Amino acid sequence: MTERGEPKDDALPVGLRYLPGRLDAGSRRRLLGEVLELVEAAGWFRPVMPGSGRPFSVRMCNLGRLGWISDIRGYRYSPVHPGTGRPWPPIPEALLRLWEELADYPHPPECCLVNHYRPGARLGLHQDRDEEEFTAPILSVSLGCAAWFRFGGRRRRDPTRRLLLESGDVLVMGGPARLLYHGIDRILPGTGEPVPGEGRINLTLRRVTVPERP
DNA sequence: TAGTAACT
DNA sequence: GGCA
Repeated sequence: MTERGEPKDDALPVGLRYLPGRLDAGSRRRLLGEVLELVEAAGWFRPVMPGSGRPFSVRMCNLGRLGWISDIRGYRYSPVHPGTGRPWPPIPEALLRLWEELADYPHPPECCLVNHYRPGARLGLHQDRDEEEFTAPILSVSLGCAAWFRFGGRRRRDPTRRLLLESGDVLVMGGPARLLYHGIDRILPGTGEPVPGEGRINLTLRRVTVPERP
């Protein structure tokens, strides 16, 4: 799929690895089923903007020891679900294996942020900068509807481009690409595997803390 | 400024 | 009306 002025084969920024079709249909279906079962049991939450309290259009949940949350007080990582106070479910083995294969980082991820985009949902341009460890990459898995992923540089004013992320695509942001501004413009309803409740599921694996020296 | 809205 |  090529779009005028934005051919997919343009050179990507160093450290940004785009792996289209990394997950086959069976892997996509199993992973989606496993993640949704865990998340439905734990419950979705709706983050709000710090200060203003304006809600996000994206619903979220987390898997792993730490989960990313946003409320009126700010962005942070929490070991428990903000709605229930319970620990997050574990990260599925298939995702831990994917991290081992692709992250080029000698410690496991601590967080899998699960984002659910229904038609009309989007996520503005931002940096992932609430972690303590920046030498580990961000690894993102797309499932369900395709979406336009927008990315720029390390400064907000840097020019941006967009990439179509489809179900089964994996994106790794590491090294100099770890702090790139990025976001989701919109999803394309009706594409990809059906997701219960419609839309797109994105899984983001992150290392949050700096590992202790052995 | 991980938000929305108005405008062209 | 959708989209950039």
